[in-house]
Amino acid sequence: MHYEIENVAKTLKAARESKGLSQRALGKKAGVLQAQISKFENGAVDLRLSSLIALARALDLELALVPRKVTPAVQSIIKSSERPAVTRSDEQRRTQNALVNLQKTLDNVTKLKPEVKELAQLARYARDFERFQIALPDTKIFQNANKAIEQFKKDAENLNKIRDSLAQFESLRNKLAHAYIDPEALKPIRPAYNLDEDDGDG
Amino acid sequence: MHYEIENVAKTLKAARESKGLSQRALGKKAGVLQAQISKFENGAVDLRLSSLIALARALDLELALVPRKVTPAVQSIIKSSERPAVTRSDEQRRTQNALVNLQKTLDNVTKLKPEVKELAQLARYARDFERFQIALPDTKIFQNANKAIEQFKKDAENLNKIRDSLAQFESLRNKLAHAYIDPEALKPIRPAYNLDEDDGDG
DNA sequence: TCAATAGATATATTTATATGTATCAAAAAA
DNA sequence: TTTTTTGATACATATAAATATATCTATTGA
Repeated sequence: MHYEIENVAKTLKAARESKGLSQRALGKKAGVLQAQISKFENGAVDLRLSSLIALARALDLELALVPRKVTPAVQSIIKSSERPAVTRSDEQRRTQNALVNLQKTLDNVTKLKPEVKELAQLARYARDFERFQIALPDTKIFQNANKAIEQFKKDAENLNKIRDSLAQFESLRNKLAHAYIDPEALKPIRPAYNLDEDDGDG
Repeated sequence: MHYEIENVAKTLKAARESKGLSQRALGKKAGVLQAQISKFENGAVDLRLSSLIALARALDLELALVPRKVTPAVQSIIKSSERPAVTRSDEQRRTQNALVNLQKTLDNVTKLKPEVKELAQLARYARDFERFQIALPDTKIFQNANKAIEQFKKDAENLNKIRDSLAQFESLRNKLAHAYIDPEALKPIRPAYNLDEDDGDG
């Protein structure tokens, strides 16, 4: 028996079971007899394409013909889509927290000094960065910006540090633009402002 | 006839033609009659799975069952694989180099310590990342992995750093898998100064 | 213990693919 | 033009899937 058919059968069976469907239930949904499904799952039958597609569709799967050289990438996508949540590394979590802290600080100070356009610019960049979490560098750049703003709060004449941060942000934004990732596709990462903060950096 | 079957048929036909194969040539390669191929390409027949797989394999294609929610990402990957190489920025080129270096180091050390499964895992991830070049973060994560491995070479007891890298890689891969890569992003990159809508430079 | 549901099989019939061979028109190459 | 190749069909038969119905065993729940 074709090992590739076996593979398809296994995938289908796994999908069915992961959805908690019995062979009869799936059969009803897909318009295929239970007996037929049983036979296919056990490699006892060489399904017709229409049957396969009917089954796949009932299981929210789509048939794709994938060029050999990109199958690893595709398999990788499929596998991680089966994973429940996206786990982030500590590094990424820390970066995320730094970004959130920055946004809070910005919110705060902008209320006090709404006329300072650099603050608005920083805020705009920070909002952009939310969508690019996967590609963000370490926390330092955000922490520095945070400090710059806090300093500015005390010494309203001194915009230098803020402008430095702005330049850094601009540069980062440019870099990120080279790797555009559809924000819609980014998994439901918790809203920026509701993150649990175990931070301690300031 | 099922539009999904039509779709498969079209894909197969396109693949055959792009390889410059006649129906007879393909038939010989796949062990399928020319008449059968003609009928299938015209939607006049409901192929059996074994025949479909034979044809696909002869065309360097693989059958995959893709969860609906990630089909856009998969389609995107497939499409970009059909495109010629993309010109990359210096940043991306550097990242690419770091990735290649990492793979070399891995190759090297894996020969010395083939029993360490973490190395194999890192290699697997690294291979995956090749497909996602446009969306990779900066070089650091790869350089760190590289260092971790070099360290491990001297101190074979110490797997901690390698495990850290592994966690980072896993996380990155998850992100990448969820991130639909807009094919548009592979086209010419906008110059940095046009990125933001309304601000002049501070 | 009894009832319900699960998956694996069995059988008979219908239907369609698979196979093999062959032909035909159109397009491409000689 | 002539020859060759290509893709679309036609028709035979063999084979296997699809369909429908039913049974069996094991498991799960009441």
